[in-house]
Amino acid sequence: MKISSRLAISIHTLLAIKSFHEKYKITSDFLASSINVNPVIIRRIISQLNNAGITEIISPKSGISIRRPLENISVYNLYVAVDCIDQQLFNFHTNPNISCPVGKNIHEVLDGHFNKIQYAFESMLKDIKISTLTNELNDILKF
Amino acid sequence: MKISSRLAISIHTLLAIKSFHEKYKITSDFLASSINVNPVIIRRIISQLNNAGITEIISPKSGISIRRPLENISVYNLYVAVDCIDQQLFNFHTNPNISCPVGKNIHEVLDGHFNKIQYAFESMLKDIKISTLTNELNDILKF
DNA sequence: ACTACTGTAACTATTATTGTTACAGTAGTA
DNA sequence: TACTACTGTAACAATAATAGTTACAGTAGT
Repeated sequence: MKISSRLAISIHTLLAIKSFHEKYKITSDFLASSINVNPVIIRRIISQLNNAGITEIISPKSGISIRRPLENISVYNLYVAVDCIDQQLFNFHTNPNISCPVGKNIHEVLDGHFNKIQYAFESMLKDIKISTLTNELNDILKF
Repeated sequence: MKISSRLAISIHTLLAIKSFHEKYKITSDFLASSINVNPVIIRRIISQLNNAGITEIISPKSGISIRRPLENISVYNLYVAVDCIDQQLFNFHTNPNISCPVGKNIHEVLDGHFNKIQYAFESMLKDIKISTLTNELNDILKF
């Protein structure tokens, strides 16, 4: 089980747009060369970010731009936008035997714990803003 | 992305063993009927739990038993035993372009955040002991 | 020898991920 | 208007993980 690289790629994408948008026109080919994946992968992710209102393309000639202030975009927003999750983080066997006392109550025992962990996990993703990441990147680049 | 149902099944397995080991002989068929999956699925999971020293089978006739006190078995132990994880929770594009300043430093920016979240996530799994879950199940069953 | 199991191989189906080529559509430009 | 440079997306392939099945050899006790 791994969280799709779409999450890391979408973060990389936003950092690259932020770093280069003044000097270069941001195209899927441009981003693909920094991230080193096929441009179609980038276009698919950008398409998902557009749908989520995170990025936009005004016109092919003007390139991809970020629509919201970076402090209003969290890693969780990207995680949702690029479809890393499917409702429940923890999978569950579908039909526990309800004529067995354990099977009948296993959901009641586990759901609370699983939901609590999922909530905490998602909260941690929410706590990371893209603006924080760009600041950290800039600090590294100063040396 | 979902965490394999092997985790929920292995928890269910331990709760069922704990609940029924005095009245019934615990076999893969017995467990399979409570969990409602094919007995081979159970045998594979039991095999992994045996390797992790969590359960054991003294002999086919005596059935499956739990080897450690339930307060010494955490959900994290099961999570590792049944192979829900592959080192890193977050996947990463393999070859960011190191001649690009963003590509060169993306790991330095993200790794700390990702590792911190993974550590916290695993800590939450460690905090749930099987003994807690059996107590909660027993509380439900009292009604 | 028989019985009741386990352990595991071999196979299938399904799904997700990652990647590729190809091409129609579109917004600006010459 | 034709051209250029892009996007958006379909179609396909490869790989891997999950979940499930049947089959059967091996083994511990009876």
